[in-house]
Amino acid sequence: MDRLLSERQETILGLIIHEYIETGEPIGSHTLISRFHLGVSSATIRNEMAALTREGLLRQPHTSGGRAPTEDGYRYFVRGLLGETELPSDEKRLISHQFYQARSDVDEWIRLAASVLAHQSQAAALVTAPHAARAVFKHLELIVTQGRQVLLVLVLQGGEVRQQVLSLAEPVDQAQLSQLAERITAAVLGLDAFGVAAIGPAFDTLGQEVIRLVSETLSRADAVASGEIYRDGLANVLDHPDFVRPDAARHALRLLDERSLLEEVLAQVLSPGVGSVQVVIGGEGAWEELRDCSMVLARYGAAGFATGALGVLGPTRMAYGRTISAVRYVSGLMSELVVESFAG
Amino acid sequence: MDRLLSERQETILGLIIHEYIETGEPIGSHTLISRFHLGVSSATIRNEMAALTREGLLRQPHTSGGRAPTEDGYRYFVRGLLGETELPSDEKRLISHQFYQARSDVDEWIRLAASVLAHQSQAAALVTAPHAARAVFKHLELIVTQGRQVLLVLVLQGGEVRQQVLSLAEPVDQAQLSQLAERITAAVLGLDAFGVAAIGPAFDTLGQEVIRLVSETLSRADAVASGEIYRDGLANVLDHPDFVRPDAARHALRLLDERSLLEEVLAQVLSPGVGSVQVVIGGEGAWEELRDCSMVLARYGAAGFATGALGVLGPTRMAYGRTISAVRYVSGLMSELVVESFAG
DNA sequence: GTTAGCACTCTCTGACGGAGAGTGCTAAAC
DNA sequence: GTTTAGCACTCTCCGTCAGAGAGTGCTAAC
Repeated sequence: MDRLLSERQETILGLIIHEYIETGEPIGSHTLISRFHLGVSSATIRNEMAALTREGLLRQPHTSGGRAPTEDGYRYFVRGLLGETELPSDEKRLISHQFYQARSDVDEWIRLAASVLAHQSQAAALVTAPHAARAVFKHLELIVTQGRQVLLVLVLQGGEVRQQVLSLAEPVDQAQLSQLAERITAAVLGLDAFGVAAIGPAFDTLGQEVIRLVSETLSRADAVASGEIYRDGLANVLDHPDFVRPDAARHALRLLDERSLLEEVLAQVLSPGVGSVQVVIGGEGAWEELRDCSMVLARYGAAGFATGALGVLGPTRMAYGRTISAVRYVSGLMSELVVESFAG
Repeated sequence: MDRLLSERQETILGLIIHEYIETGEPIGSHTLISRFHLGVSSATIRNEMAALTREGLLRQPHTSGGRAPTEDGYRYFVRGLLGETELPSDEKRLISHQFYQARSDVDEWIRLAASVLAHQSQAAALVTAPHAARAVFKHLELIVTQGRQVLLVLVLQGGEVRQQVLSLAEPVDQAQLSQLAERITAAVLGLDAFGVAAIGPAFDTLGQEVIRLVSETLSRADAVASGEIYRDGLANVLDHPDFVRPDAARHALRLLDERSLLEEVLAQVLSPGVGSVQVVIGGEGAWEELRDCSMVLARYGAAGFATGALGVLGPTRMAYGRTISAVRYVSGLMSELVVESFAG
């Protein structure tokens, strides 16, 4: 498909998409020449439009009423955009300053990233916390709460934290538990889920129970988006005129609402690794729920150490240039923060 | 206002609200007598309706077209409902079983609570993590990441965890830091933000820096809803016919989206303490963003130890009976879990 | 290859009118 | 005094219809 288009056709496709993204209304040949000096007549434009429609890049919602881009049209357009766009440098400065101020609180980065993305793209943003590809034990804390209930706080290498509650067969006092936690910490420091499990037999019943739970927790922490997914700008979705149709908005929100769906999309789209921005337009045939929506996603962090995902969900008719730049820039900043803070 | 209504007027108000919640359409006098055997004629009903309208409990959207409840009408109705409703016992069993299965993972409870509430009420649910009224130090972990970056993991009494990043003036090695963390932990165990700050002078420059940060973090953890706010069922909001009007839905989502707003509402509404369910109908004049919306809220946990908030946000035209029961029941279950796990 | 002209198609909007639902009021009945 | 039947009136909703506006494809000339 790549070089079927003449330069003029590309120009026309670009202008139509540009106008359509702005106005939301199909563009006719007259409108186009009245808004841009193309040096040709409307009839010529009509011929080219007919060709683009044959190629499947434009569609005609009604016999009259102009052309709008198809999903393939957007894809063609976006491919030419991926490498080139950048945020204005004053905005970059502002954002980078905000991140600088938030640098000391881990949760705060993530919230900030979501907030900045939502604001820049005027769409819904989502960010997962960075986490290691392989969860490795760092420290264990056992806290007696009530009688036989014990709270288990597990710190992973890199600083991620998991909590579990353990019900014991009989009451144990705090001193005894603290000692056990220390012994386990010393024994399994630096091990992963398998390593921890293997150590079990060296301990008594209680110790084995705790170790089993720790190992389970570690292996669960290996999942792609095991932590919380931060979201922001959900209301932006409704502000967009394309989402006045309630079921379109519903699709979008349903996607943002259902963890499992989100995890699936993130896992699949972000295999390429840190750095590149991915654009998913209209579900790409794979996700019914993404119909009418596009996502601009990136993986951030330090490959091999800790990575997370971040991105934007908006209508297919989205300001891709701006959004792609924002996602790329924020993902870059987040990567720096991760490298500074975790990848030691 | 309390006893201005005759018994018959209360019956009529109740029936109108009941029908209106079901159908979403204003109810006329004929409709009412055709659906219920009231033993009086439509003209009588009309007279009573006119009286209820004068009292401000009903309104007439158009000169023709029947009556709908006003916000005051809902309030009158809900007040008579607050104490009495209960979830069917088979549903209770089901829910309680789900909580039993999730009892070992703290985050899981909260997600489950949000999910159950969203499902039961067919509206948006929100749940904050339980946390102590006063944050008390339990354990400190210092993790070197890259050169001069240090990740500080703070475990509070009760098991809450906070993370901070600290930038040092010069590199320090892990062994040295671990030792410092141990010394600090021993020195400030069981103290609150003030207590920790007072210990500072006993340490060297690095120690003082860490202690300052710990104290700051502790005092920040004292805030009402300092942790993450879990949400679920956002898409339910759009499914409700009352929210087809995009700006109504926007109000609701905006509220769910903006932490600060949510925190304000939660803080103000939930001062009564654990146990009682609060219903906020249509903003009560105080919150513009809550217009068209109602919230059913409760505080859960063990007063004095750890508490959290949970509730539902939906349209004013909401199935209050069911929602109130669901919120009360889930809040009760959550309280039990908190007592078991934290209040030791 | 490009352009002017033309007949055709489709959507959008506002006007119109009838059906349906509900009201308030009045006068009579209980 | 309360309740009821009857009636005139009001307002929304819905389908129909016609005109305006925008855009298209096609043909023939440049």
